[in-house]
Amino acid sequence: MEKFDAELEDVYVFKLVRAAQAFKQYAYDALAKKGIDVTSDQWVVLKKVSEEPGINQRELAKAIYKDPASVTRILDVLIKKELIEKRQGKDRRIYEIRLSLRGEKLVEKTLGVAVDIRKSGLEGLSSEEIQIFKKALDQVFKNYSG
Amino acid sequence: MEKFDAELEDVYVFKLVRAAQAFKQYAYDALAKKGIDVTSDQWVVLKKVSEEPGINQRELAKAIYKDPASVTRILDVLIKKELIEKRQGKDRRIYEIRLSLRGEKLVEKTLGVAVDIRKSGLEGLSSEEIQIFKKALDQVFKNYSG
DNA sequence: AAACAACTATTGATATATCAATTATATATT
DNA sequence: AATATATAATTGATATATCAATAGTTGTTT
Repeated sequence: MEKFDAELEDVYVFKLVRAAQAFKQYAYDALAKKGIDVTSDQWVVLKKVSEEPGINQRELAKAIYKDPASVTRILDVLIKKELIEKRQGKDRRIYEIRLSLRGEKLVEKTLGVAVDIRKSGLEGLSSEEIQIFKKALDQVFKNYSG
Repeated sequence: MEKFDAELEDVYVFKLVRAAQAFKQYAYDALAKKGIDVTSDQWVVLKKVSEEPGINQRELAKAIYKDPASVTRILDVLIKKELIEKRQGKDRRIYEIRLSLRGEKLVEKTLGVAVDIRKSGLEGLSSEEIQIFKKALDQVFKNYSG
């Protein structure tokens, strides 16, 4: 028996989606302000590739929880920006993904900005609240991806 | 001076975006399973219009934190599905948005499912944690939309 | 009233997401 | 070896997001 409905504003999933969207926009603007022309989704790819140079697209997609089709298209953009390089491995179905020199420089430059962006988002929250926040995000993700 | 960087997996904004995405997918599938063919974004529009029949697109966009252009396109889809009706008001720049009969029935049918979907996402969290979670989502949103 | 300014909605361009279908290659089976 | 199956990546279709430009209306100002 369902007891209640709620106004949109009070619904946590609404808040969740809204916060995620606001973050993406804020991040894009903050990076642009530093002359860094990448979206947060492109950044996720760049960061993961810098953590695991030579990773292939399937693994990359899995690691960042994106569809392989999305990864293909994000890589297209990053290759056009000359931040990423694709090389065929022995298995010619597979591409090894690496940062270009330019990509490496950009990642270096961006790391600090990314830290600042994250910090800005948490202002006004205690470390206990932040702990619980992260835990809740993980739990919600788990509940919704099972 | 930035002290540290972190692996993607540990970054809360990554968790945030990932949870939001997982929710959208889960919601879509759960609704589809009940024979309800709307995305969570379409649902947000339908819900808001049911809360404020006759609302115009500008107000609607503001209320649900979407770009007016996005609202136009979501409405296009909902009109094609015959769930929404647009009527011109006296001011002929403005459209009054209303649910169709079919839209009203769908909203009725969907409300309960939506409650269940939200509940599923919170399993394993205490009400204190949920309170803090909501507060954190609001704070992050505020920090990122200022 | 005419010219200009302000406002609502739409459209086009680009980025991303999902799903289904396709291509190319590799592996397994007979 | 030839055929069938599996895997990696791409592509096309549709939905949504942002931004910029435009179209249609209304309001203002002279």
